[in-house]
Amino acid sequence: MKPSVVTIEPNGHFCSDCAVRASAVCSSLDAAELREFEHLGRRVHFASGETVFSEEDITTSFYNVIEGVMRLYKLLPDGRRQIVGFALPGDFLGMNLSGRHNFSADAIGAVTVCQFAKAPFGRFIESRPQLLRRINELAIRELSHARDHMVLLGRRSADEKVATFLLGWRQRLLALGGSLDTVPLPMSRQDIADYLGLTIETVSRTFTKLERHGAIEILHGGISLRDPARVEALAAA
Amino acid sequence: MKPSVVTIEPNGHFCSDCAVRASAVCSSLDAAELREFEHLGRRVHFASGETVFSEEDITTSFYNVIEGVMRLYKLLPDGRRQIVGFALPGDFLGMNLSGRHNFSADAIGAVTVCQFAKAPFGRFIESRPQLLRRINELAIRELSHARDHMVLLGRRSADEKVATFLLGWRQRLLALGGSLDTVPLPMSRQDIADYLGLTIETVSRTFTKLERHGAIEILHGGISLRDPARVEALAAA
DNA sequence: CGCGACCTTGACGACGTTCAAATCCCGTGG
DNA sequence: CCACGGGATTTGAACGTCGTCAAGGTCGCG
Repeated sequence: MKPSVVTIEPNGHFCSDCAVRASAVCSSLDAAELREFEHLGRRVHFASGETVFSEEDITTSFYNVIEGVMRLYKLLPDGRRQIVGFALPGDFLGMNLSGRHNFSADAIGAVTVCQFAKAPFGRFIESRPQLLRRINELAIRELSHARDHMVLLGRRSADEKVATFLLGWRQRLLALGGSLDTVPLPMSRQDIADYLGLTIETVSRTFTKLERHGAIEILHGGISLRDPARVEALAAA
Repeated sequence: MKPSVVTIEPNGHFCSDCAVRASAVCSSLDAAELREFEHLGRRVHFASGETVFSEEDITTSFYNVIEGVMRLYKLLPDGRRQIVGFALPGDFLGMNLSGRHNFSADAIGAVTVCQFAKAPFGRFIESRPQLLRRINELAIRELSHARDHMVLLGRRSADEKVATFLLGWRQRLLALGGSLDTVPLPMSRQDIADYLGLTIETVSRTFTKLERHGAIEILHGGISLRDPARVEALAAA
């Protein structure tokens, strides 16, 4: 939200060193392709709270998250917000059919992305069906998550929502090499509420309730899973 | 739900005559490819209420909806249901990464699909990047709808949900060549409720309220939009 | 005609929201 | 080192929307 202080590294970075090399779209490219691909993207840094792109903006770039966490959200005209997902390293953002982004994205904490101009990226894909296949895989994975989240939003109670969120978030961090039972929550309570279709008060109360029951411990910027089994029972998978 | 009475047309159908030729995945194929493609799919009919595939089933086929309406849904262990979408002619179903379907699909009224065995379809795609691109387009379109629906489920009131649903459903039918202000609703009230994250009673009450206010007229198997502007205002786009 | 599925309507209550205030936490500056 | 200030979070109390439970109505079909 503060005035944009975007840093662009002119070059001096290499895909082969990239932290998300194995999990991102680029995992579909071989060494030779990667060298060519390297020239298409530039690393860009965003400070906490900065907006990377907004809903309805014309799409000029695609983004590969390298580091940090982003919130992806849509706003109703009256200001109500729904967070449609959190992006983590390896996630690929910006695909759409309309030529405009269909959600907004901003940085939660410091974020590094690999930014690709739309046209050259599109041209590069033309001749690399395996890259297209990889992008398609990521889209299908997102779609599956989106459907799971619809179930959560439409059919689960507040307790279930929060418990399911904590387990799912932990699972994603584990897949990226996180720790076992201390779960960092870089997003605010308001973000969590807007993700789960609740109010900030309900989220706060539910956290407190879970803590009172010995299921979790509330820490600064996260929680500790004291009784994973109990949380799983609440999530009622 | 009744014992399966699936009819398979052995052959005698041609893609070139297909009603969804222009809008479905196959729109990406030229005449020569289409003749080859023709041998991969077979038309299958399902009666009202029959299940085409179930969540967690191993994926053996993909499906192209030719005619009719299907509900796509997920169930929680205790029986709560969330409908994640309604499929109409031109929709392509069955893509997933896990090798298992991640939702169930059944026919609402009589349905005709074009069914493709997974393996040969996969092989056919290998050498047709434009078909892959088309599939990717459909996935991205679905993703965009899914995000819109998350906003509806998480952040809209019952009135807004119902009004938004009516307008969106009408829009989809219009795109398929439907009529202007009489909107057929082949799905039950329960289906609508499970799609909107409401109960059947709330849906029914909201319909009645809209009718009392002169916004719609409730018909058998559908509604008539008496005052589209009023409904749009309620939807609070 | 009568059964059953689907839909509507009403009364009531619960879960989550709203509104309000207190508390915590951390960075800043005296 | 500690006081201050502002944002985020927690807590409390009252309220309202929507869910629950129950009854009644409508329609199609055997």
